[in-house]
Amino acid sequence: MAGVRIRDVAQRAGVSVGTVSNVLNRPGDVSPDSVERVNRAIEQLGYVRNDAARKLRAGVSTTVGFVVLDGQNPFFTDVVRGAEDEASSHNLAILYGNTDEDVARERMYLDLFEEQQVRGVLISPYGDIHSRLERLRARGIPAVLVDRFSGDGRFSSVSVDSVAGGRMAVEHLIGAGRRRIAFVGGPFEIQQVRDRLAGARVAAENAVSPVEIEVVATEATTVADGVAAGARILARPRGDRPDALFAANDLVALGLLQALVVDGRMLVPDEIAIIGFDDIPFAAAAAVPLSSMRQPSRMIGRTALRILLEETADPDLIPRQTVFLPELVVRRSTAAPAVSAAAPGGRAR
Amino acid sequence: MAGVRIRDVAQRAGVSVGTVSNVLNRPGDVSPDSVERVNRAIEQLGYVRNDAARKLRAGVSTTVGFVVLDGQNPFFTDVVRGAEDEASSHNLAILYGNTDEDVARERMYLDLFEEQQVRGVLISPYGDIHSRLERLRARGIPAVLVDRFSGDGRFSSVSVDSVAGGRMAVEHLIGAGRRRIAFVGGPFEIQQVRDRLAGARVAAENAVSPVEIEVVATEATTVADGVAAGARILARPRGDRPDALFAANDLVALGLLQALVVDGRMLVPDEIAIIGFDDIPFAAAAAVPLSSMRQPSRMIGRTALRILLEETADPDLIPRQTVFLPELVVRRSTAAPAVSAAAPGGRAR
DNA sequence: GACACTGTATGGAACGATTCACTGGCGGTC
DNA sequence: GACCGCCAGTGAATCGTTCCATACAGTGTC
Repeated sequence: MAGVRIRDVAQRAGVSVGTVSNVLNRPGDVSPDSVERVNRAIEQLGYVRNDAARKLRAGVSTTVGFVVLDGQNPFFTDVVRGAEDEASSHNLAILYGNTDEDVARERMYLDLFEEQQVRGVLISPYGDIHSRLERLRARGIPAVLVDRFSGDGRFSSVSVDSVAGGRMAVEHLIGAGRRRIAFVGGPFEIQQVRDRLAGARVAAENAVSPVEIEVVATEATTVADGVAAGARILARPRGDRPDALFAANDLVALGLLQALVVDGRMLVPDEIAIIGFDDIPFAAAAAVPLSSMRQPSRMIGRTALRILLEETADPDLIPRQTVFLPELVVRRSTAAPAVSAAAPGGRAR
Repeated sequence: MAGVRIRDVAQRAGVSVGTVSNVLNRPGDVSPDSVERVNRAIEQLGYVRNDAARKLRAGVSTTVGFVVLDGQNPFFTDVVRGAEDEASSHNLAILYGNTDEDVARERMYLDLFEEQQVRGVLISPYGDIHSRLERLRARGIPAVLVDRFSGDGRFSSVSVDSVAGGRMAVEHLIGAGRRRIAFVGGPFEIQQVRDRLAGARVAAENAVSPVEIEVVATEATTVADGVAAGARILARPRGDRPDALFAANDLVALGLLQALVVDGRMLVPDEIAIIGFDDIPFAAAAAVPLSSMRQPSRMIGRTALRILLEETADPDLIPRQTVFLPELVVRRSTAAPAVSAAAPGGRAR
């Protein structure tokens, strides 16, 4: 069907198969004259390397697997973009899998990637996959956790300090005069969700005046979950509502924003402040521009891939945890209640 | 390093290598007894197929390439999600590439996918890649164009009727009393952009009262482009501004929305209406909920992959064009100017 | 009992690139 | 002039699977 093989190139260039392979892989070891002839033959015949044969014999793979928790979340598409940038500069392709917080899908993709013998795996984990990853590592496929701190240090990871982020977010809310704060998010199996809540609690405990932290649990962290949670909050008698919401991520925050409208009147920020997490591009464009904790998403992807490649180069490298700090971005959704409306609001710090 | 091969499984199960292969690929042809023994051996040894060897010998690949124009756009992430769903039900993995409207990247990914000998390629094309795709086809790798009608019928395609969509959008604007309409988008090398504008013109020509269509060109179709275009429109004297904007997609529309605020007062929808295209999840959550033309994005991905698989099964299939119709979703951003503010607005038709 | 046929299982040749031990040629050195 | 070392290039073995031709046992038929 296809059919230009290295043998055809060799014949055309008047050299041996081995020489063509050398031109492809170690051009320095071949005389300039031969390189030239071989390259011309490749050009003329339209030869393309067969990666399967290459992988089989040489054992090196040109793909990296990336298993993503929520492919719809702009935060993750940004992370993937960063990884992709780094990958393409090394001539690697990305095998992509979106688990959508489904343990079975997660396992399926890891199986698939193992069959493919990818060079390594980047993963924002959902279920408990440590043993699965250990097995991959035993077979020479390293893994780097993305957007998740590896508590036991068994794997390298690239993440953002969610505890610090949660603390900063709630400190900001407190600074803006809020006292009854609800954390909206879930499920609590996800570490970031737990961490952001933990950070929020730290901020509340450190506050000079008493601050209340309530938890409004959601099933997942999508816009729809936010809308539902918002409706539940709205259903309560007015005096019983929190005066600020800290959403586990921007999707939930945007959902909350949508829900918090009574008789055509937007409760945010006057009655209720909202702050999200991730600072996705849409946060700034929301009904009420959304305050958020910005994560260096592209950088996370780039860094993760870079570490992965280092580990493929030297499998005995000690796993290391890379942690970025999030950055508070203040917009109108957390304006102090007294202040009228307007005030466009830029970035803080 | 790794090292459990089919041979080891065979030995352990007390059968030949060929039989193990048969269990793996045609279990029906093997006695239940052997199947059982082989499966147990596979389990015990933790054997995983080597896809490289498989691909080399059998020539069949378990990956499909997907080249996406704009991986950040939620519309495309939805399309990818649809393709992924369909792929995973066939035990295929997706090799993912985001071109970001860069011809060089597009070419790079096609090269990479050819080396990988993917089963087929899904692509939302940017540059002129017909000859490149023809070559892939000649090598047994079919391609299906996604979100792009194949005008000359050389390839199968799955797309949405953008001309009809453009027409419907502008008819809606006209119906809402708008007369001076600006189309905001670009670049015009992208077919959808051209088509949506063409549809807009058709609607204007068919209108009973005279309707003006102006073009505000943008470099690309991101939120930032929308913001910039909005600023330019705002810079004009008030009487010289259009009374409605039809954005090439929702990202641009959201950008416009952000820009169209004067002294803290939102001009949309009273002075200027906005309608977008794609109905991404964030359109509903925007500052002013955005009217848009909904595309069945997931379905597009699913369908494209399905067609691709049909073509791999029978390469002589005649290319076919699948076209979906977009659906008008009316929200507040296109409310009639007379009507005060509020009115949440549901879906139309 | 010869023969055909069916259902299983086998063993080895292929797939195409890489790699490595080796050859041949050439120049330099003693 | 014998020898060594070096460089460029060669060609066969190899990676792990699939698949095909073949073997063999068992059953049914005449």
